[in-house]
This record gives sequence, structure tokens and C-alpha cells, in this order.
Amino acid sequence: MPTLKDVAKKANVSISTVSYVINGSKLISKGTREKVLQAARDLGYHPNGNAKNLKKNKSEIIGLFLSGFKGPFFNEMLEGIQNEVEKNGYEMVVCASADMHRLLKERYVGGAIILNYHIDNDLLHVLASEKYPFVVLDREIDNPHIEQILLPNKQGIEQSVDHLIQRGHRRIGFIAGGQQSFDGEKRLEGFQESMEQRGLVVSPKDIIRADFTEVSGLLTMKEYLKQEADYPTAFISANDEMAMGAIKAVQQKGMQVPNDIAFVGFDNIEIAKYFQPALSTVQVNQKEWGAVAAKMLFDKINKTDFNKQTSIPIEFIERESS
Amino acid sequence: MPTLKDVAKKANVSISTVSYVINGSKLISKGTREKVLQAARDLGYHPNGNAKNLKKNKSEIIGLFLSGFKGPFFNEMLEGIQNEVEKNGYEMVVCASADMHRLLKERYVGGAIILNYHIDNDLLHVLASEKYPFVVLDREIDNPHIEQILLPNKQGIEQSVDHLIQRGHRRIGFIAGGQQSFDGEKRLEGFQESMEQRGLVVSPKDIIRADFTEVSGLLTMKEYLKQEADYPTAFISANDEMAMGAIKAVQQKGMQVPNDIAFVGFDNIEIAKYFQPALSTVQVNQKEWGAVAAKMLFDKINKTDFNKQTSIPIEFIERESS
DNA sequence: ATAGTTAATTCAAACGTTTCAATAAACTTT
DNA sequence: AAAGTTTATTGAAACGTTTGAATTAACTAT
Repeated sequence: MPTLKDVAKKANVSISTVSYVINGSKLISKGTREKVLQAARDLGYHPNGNAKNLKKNKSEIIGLFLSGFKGPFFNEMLEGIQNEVEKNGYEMVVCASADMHRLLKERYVGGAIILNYHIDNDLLHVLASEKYPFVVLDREIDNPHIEQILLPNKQGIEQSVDHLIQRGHRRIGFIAGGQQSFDGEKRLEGFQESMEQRGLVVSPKDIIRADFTEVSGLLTMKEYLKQEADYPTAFISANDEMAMGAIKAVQQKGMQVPNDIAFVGFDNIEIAKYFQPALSTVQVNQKEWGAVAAKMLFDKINKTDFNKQTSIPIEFIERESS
Repeated sequence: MPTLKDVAKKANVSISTVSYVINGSKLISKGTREKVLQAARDLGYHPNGNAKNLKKNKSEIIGLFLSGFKGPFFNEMLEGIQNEVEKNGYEMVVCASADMHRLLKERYVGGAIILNYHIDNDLLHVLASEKYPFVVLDREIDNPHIEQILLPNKQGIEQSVDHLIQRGHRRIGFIAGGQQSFDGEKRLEGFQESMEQRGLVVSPKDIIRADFTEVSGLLTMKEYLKQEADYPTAFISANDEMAMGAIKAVQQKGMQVPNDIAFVGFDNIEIAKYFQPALSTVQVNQKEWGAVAAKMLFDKINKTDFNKQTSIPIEFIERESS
């Protein structure tokens, strides 16, 4: 790989001159500029990003750290982030490793958006600094260099509860996901609080736990239907995948959705509307979610302070399953 | 951010000693090792990846460059790659920029898998080298440092054609995508060749062009149905999204799928089986696709030569739409 | 002609690592 | 106790950039 040095030799100028040309300084005369650019082109020169970053002590790449690549859930959020990133002349990389997090630790990126429960708060506290800010999407953390964006989980569940109550449901169950998910637990809390506020009791055995996957929803619900004699007339699920799995379990038992049991999901993933029956759910505006996260991150990076918005629009969507 | 120097000072040893400790050299005595590690921990030291890469002239990150993040299409492929990458102790980053490709040019990664039509062959030829190998998934390119993996597009289409013929169809149309897609064009060619080989004529006007999105499929088919008086009894689409769009157009016109017109897609995206009617399609084993790509890349990086497999399993899946 | 100014170019140090070569310290041999 | 060997530690250069300061060249104004 040709370096500045090679280009310099070929163009018969100093390394600094080449550097200035490459970076578009206008101190350089037109003649030299041309000469250098030509040499660079001839050699197929491209700057070495690692050297650049090392010297400048910054990286114009921002990292998005996810727990995994499963599911169509994040595609829209990615778009929201990508747009902002491009506006700022940065690049975005998406990374989903479970253990090493080398990219984060070794500071290849200039900042990060984190939606990855494998990365713990301690690590974030150690790494975050004025020059290395983060935005976290799935947790609460108290650090001056880390911004958090919380989803309106409770409002979403509240709307679902109200919808079901209005439909005449009084005994409502809840399908929770794994406890490591911050958002998931907020949804569960939101459910319990909403029910209580509306004077409805929720029996502990109507709260069942799966792990956010469709298959876990199916299996857990199957188990539940086996044990219990009487069921709630409706379930709210902490996400759409589990709701879909649970619905299949109910149908396999020969019961009707929504007639025998109604279901409401959360997230409004893409297949939700194609599912049979089409799934009622709470839509989170994911593109906006991503955009807000990115804007906040750039505020930290650039030490500006324009974007204080932290609420993400949600909307209850009524379909056939409830 | 603390550096080796800071740790060295704190532990009262030289920088080299710290470096050796951090990298687990066994030349260092137990006592010093402990002392150094303690100091590193106290300071919250993490190595600087840019400095490391610069010095070692290599990066243990591999990059996956996509044209965009749209669609659930790649999730499985990502998994296939990620698995291999982890086996090799590397990290993977996914990147989908349309213009700069800085990550690729500036060599943040130690190798790349490319499925991005925004990146042109010229750039790849300039960048690729013994130390910087690529695997391309969506094109043919002749370069000793670039490996290519071609999808069995033609076989897939052939199976679709045979299926439709067996079902009694004789006049079959084709919905092509944008011409920039290598795989898309191969599918079109495969269609034309298969039809010809089987002695069936395909009229140019039964080949319509959209751009791979669902909405383009819908609009183009709508237009087609307006102009023509008589239609093929079946269409093969270069991907599932366009097939779904086209089916909607047909249904909106009051016709039945598959009775009036049958459809076969390609890719077997996740929603294909939930669609109404469930979509017949050609499944590409994407996880394997990703795994093979990653294996080949590591072969190049490690200069081993074990994985010569380049064929990706496909399978025709018959559902309700045909 | 000389000093003063501006424009163009170069020098050299630094960023945080790695690693070869050199040194120092601690043991073995004789 | 001298020479040799092993073990542990350090010195210093290098990777490819950037950038403030220094230098040189080319003009302007006196």
C-alpha cells in the first residue's frame, strides 16, 4: 500500500506537502497540488485510517452495538441513525458481538449507540469520557458522558390495557421476556401499574415468562394452557414475536383468536400486519428513535446542545387479534 | 485515556514490559505481571486499537459492506458470517454507506465481504492486495486477491420454470429488478435460457422491470395490467418483494392468485410464508452463504486453502401462490 | 538595494503501540 | 571465581499520519 511518503517521493515534494494537498489546504500552489494529486492517483493512494485516527485522536466513525442481528426489528432504526450519521459526514458500523466488544474498548469509533445487554454498565463507566461519549437505548445509567433514551414503554402498555378494557376484558395476562431486557421489564411494570390504577387485579400466575423469541412464546403458552383450567380473556405480550408464538399455541389447542383469547403485541414488527390474525400492537417509531439517538450523540461529540428531545412517538395499532 | 506509558509509570516498569504483559508474553516474571495488571486495572487501561493496527499493519476486524439495511433479507447471512468470524477471534462490522466507503478505503478492516453495488470494481482492484483480500458476493471480478461466490441463480430459476411448466403453464412472464444487480440479471438470463431450452417462447413485453422493492412490483404490475389485454398465466419474479407487490396489484384488479395468474418469487424472505397467498419461491441457504464467504475470506487472510466450496444450497419451495 | 510582507514549502515531533536488539540480573557450570 | 547460560527487563526505532514552527522563495513597498 502506498503511503504519503511514496506519493511525496513520486511527486518530488515533502510528506507534509502531500498531507496538505490530500486534506485540501489552500496554502498549496495550484501546480504542486496537481502534481501531487496525479502522483497519488497513479499510485492508488488512500490514506491509512488507523494512522489518521491515532494522530488526530478521534475517529469519524460511530458504532451501533446490538445484542444480535436476529429479527427485522432494527432495520428501520438503522436507517434513522444512518441518515443522521451521513449528515454529519461520519460513517456508521453495526456490531453485534457477545463477548469481546473490542471495537468499543479499543476506540475504533468516535462514539457509540448501545443497545446490547452483553455490555455492562461498569465497562461503559470506564470507557466513557468527554472525547468518547455514548448513547444507551436499553438501560438507565448515571454518567455525564452517557446520554440515555427511554422508550415510552409504560404509555404503550397503558394504551393496550385501555384498549382491552374498552373491549370488555377484565382478566388480562402478560407475557414477559427475559429479565435482562430493560425495556421488557418496564413493559411488565407498566402492565402491573396500569391494571392496578384501573382497579383490576392481576394474578401472578397470569404473568408468564418467555425469552422474546417466537418459539419461546409458543412453548410457554402451550405449557400454560396445559396447567390452567380457566384463562384470561386477553394477553398483552412484551413483544410481537412472543405474541405470535403464543397465538399459534392457542390456535393449535383449537381455540379462536381473538374470540377465545385476544392478544396485543409490542413493537409492530414488519410481519405483524401479515400474521393471521393480523396482530394488534404498539408501534414504536423506530426511525425517529434512531435519529434521536444519533442526534444526541453528535451533540455530545460536537459539544453542541441542540437536540434535547428524548421522547419517541408511539401509537397503538388495532388489528384483528384483539 | 490511560496509555501504556501511564501504566508503565504507575507500575514502575518500562513501556515494553507493560506491552508484553498485556499481550501475555511468558517472559515476564509473575511478580511484575501482577503489578502491571493491577496498575492497568486501577487506571482502566484499554489498548488503543488504532495504534495497534498501525504498528502491526493488520486489523482483526472484518467488514461486511451492504448496499443498504433494508429488508430482513440479510439477517441470516449475517449470522453465518458472524459465527465464522468469532471462530477466528475476529470481530465483524456491518456497513452500508452509499458514497464514501471510507472504512474500506482507509483499511480499518483486515478484509471485507462485499455485497454492495455502490462500490465499483475499479476501487476493488486498487485496494485488494495480498494483505487486504476481499470476497465479493454480487459480481464477477478477476483479481488474484478477490474471491467470488456466485449464487446458483440460474438453477433456481430453472426449478421455478420447471415447476410452472409441470403445472401446465406455457406462457410465463418475468419481473426483473434494477440492472445494477448482478444476481438479478443472472436470474433474468436464467429465465430466458430455461424457457428457450424447453422450447417456449417468451415475448419481450412479458418481461417487466421494477426495482426490487414491493411497491415497485405493485406499480409496475398495475401498469402492465392496464396496457395488456391478455396476460401470461404465471410470473416469475427476481425476488420475493416484487412478487408480493405484483400479487397485490393482481388482487386489486379483482383477479385470483394463483388461479388467474400464478407467481413464484426468489430468496424466501421471512414474510413469504405468511403472505396471502403464501408465496412459492426459491430458498437460498443464506446462513451457509455467509459462512462460506467468511471461510473463504479467512483462507485468504491466513493464506490457507482449505475451503474451496463455492456452491450455496438452494431449494424450490412450493406454496399457495403457484 | 533593503527591509518587510506574503505565499509556498519543509522540518520534526508526536500519537500509542510492537518488537528486535541490547542490557542487566540471576543462576549454572566448570 | 571466571566464564557461560538462562531469565527478566529495557531502549529505541518504526508504523503512517498531522500540524505548529521554521525555512525558503517570491513579491511589494520603501
